[in-house]
Amino acid sequence: MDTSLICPRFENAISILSQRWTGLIIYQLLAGPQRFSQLTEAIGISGRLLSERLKNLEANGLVIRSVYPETPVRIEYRLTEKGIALKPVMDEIQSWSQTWVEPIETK
Amino acid sequence: MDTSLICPRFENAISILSQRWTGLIIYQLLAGPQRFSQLTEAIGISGRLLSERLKNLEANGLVIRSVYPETPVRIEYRLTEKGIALKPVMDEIQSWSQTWVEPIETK
DNA sequence: CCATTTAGTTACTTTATGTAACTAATGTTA
DNA sequence: TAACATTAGTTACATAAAGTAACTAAATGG
Repeated sequence: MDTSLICPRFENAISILSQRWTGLIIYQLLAGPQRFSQLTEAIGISGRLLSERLKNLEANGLVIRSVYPETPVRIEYRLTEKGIALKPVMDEIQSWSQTWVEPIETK
Repeated sequence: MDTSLICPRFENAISILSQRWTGLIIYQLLAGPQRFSQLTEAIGISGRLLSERLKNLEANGLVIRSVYPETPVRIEYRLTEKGIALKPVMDEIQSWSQTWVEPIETK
């Protein structure tokens, strides 16, 4: 159905942010540029999905991928201006979570 | 994997908000209490998923379900204080989307 | 007692995600 | 120079979530 009455820009924004993992990836990159393996470890995502999400974020202009031909190769992901502009969103989620949310349970 | 280095409360918050549709449902309910069919039409979600999401939001203390035995029955969903507290998050997403996002394409 | 209205549920298909093993590129070491 | 190490992925396959459409339940009106 596409009879939505909700603002199309907002809807588009939500469709990016409500994809699994993208919130955490952006949050993590707000701390500074990071390489693939760092992201994998920090947020606990598989290589397959991280790769897919980063490509998607790049395509959406939120993330830039840079290759440094060192040994071994270093590939760094960092936020664009558009990506950094999501900091207030993340800050508000952070703030809400401190007031209202219990820590996730680790069984 | 659960070796995440990210704040557990934040992670829990993201796990609620990054679920498909929940953002739109909360956004929509911020405009005021609404019945099932209104939500369906406003955000373009199927009954099956709306039902599932509303149960989940209720279980997470974000939404309250009230039954009014009129004819035909009216069932109203509204945000709790915890749910209303997400307004600043939605406002920031809204604001970001106005600056950085194109309207979603309707093919 | 048949029709209407709202609020769902059920059964089934399609898409997304999780998992683990594998590959590519590059340089280092025996 | 052949085997090894390291990073950054990709592939193939299993499982879980989401989409779709038809169906059910409860309550009243005709």
